[in-house]
Parts: sequence; structure tokens; C-alpha cells
Amino acid sequence: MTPRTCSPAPPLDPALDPDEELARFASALGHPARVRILRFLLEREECFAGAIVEHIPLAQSTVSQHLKVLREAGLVRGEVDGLHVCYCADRVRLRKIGDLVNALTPGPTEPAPAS
Amino acid sequence: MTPRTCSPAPPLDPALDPDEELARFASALGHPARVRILRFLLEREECFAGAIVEHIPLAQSTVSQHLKVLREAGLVRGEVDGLHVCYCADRVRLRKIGDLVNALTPGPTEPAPAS
DNA sequence: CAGCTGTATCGTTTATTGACGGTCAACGGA
DNA sequence: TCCGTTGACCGTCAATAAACGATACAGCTG
Repeated sequence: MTPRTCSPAPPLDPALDPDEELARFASALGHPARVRILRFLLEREECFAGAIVEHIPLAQSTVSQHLKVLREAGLVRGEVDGLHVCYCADRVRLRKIGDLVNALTPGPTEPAPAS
Repeated sequence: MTPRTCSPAPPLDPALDPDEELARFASALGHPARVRILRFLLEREECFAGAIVEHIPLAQSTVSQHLKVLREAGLVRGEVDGLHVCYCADRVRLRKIGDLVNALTPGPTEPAPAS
């Protein structure tokens, strides 16, 4: 069976200059609870919202808000599955953030932006 | 002459759990003006504060605030050089952020945390 | 259909952030 | 010594974010 992975590709705002884009992602990661949620989702490949709420010592509504922020940044996707909502971290998007950060400091591990 | 590189190694708060640490860094990167400042510093290897203020369409005091945030996150160092303050981006710290983000998504380019 | 359950959203409160002008300390030059 | 320049810091204001309880809503289940 498929391990309940979320839909493959949400759109991404194309009209952002790189600084704004990076700032947007970083901003979404800029709260410990959100990092924690993200890490939790990454550990478990997928899970429904209730599990997250149980894992995080915050009110359900607060967790939902954080999930919304993560969703809007595209770091997380959620899709309704009957009664539950199944959330997944978007690894591709996360990779992209790492790339954006690494691109700031061209160095030994990052050959060159090149053409 | 030395190219005005800043001092080598400021301390780093050791007692932070990884989530908080990442959130802290991300939070510092979470504003377009700060990303822009950082990029500007990275382009120029070093420069004094006035140049940054000229480059960013914000009041001097605002830029100074942003520099403070970047300084407190350890992304930037500034040292007084007579009348000026010489700012440098901390490439090592920036690398570390990239690593922290990439470590979230162990994948093809990131062999494994291993033992 | 009625009720329960899992989530999202609303409205409120408090805390934090962003931007600004003003000011102050440090320094260098006249 | 006096002045101009540089940049940090302070106080203020407005805007945004974080947290919560309450409520609304959608979809099962009886």
C-alpha cells in the first residue's frame, strides 16, 4: 500500500525575488514549535494532525495555526482523508531551502553557481 | 595588507536544543532586508556599516537594528576600526545553517547521520 | 437524522517586531 | 580643544505574531 504520501506538487509563488523567497522560508522555520512539528513529520513520513497536537505541548488551535504557516510556506502539505487530515513534510521544498542557504556561501562543497 | 577580515571566532550558545537553534538562525534570516544585507556583505567580503546603509533603502537606525539581529544570531560580525565599523558575514555560521536544514531531510546528497 | 470527532477558523489578549527620528559616545581632523 | 562624522542605542508607534478558548464545520457512525 502507499504509505499515505501527500499529493506531489503544490504551486510555488514564482514572482518572488530570491531574498524575499529565502526570507519567507526562513520565517516559516523561525519558530521552535514549527521546527519541531516539521521534524516530527519528517520522522514519521506522514501523520494526521491529532498526532502532532499530542506531540506538541500547545493547544490544538495553536498547532493548527503553526501548520497553516508551514502550509503557506509550502513546507508541509495536508490533505483531508475522511475524518482526519494527513500532513506530510515537503522534502523537496526543504531541500530547496538548504540550497538557497548554501548558495549564499559558494565554497568547497558548492562548486559554483555557474551558467 | 589584510583584506579587513573580521575576528575569527565568536562564541556560540551551546545550551540550545537543535530545534531552537535552527529556529533562531532561521528567524534571523526571516526578513528580506536582513537577507539582502547578508548577501551584500558576502559579495564584498567586508565593508563598513555606512556602505550597507547606502545600499539598503531604510533609515540608518533601522539598518543598525537589523545588523544587531544578525550579530546576535552570529551570522555577522562587526569590529570597530577607528571611525568605522567593519562588518563581515560569518560564512562558517551560514554553512552551519545550511547543514542544519539539510540534516532535516536525509537523502541522496546527505549519506546518513550514521552512528 | 442526531450526535460525535477531528480540524480549521474567529476573536481576543499579550508579546514581539519593524521602522523611524532623536540622541549620545567615540573617534579623527582642523 | 572644538567640530564633524560614524554608528549604536532609546523611546515611540503601528503592525504582526503567538497563544488560547470558543465556535463552526465536515464527515463518520449509530
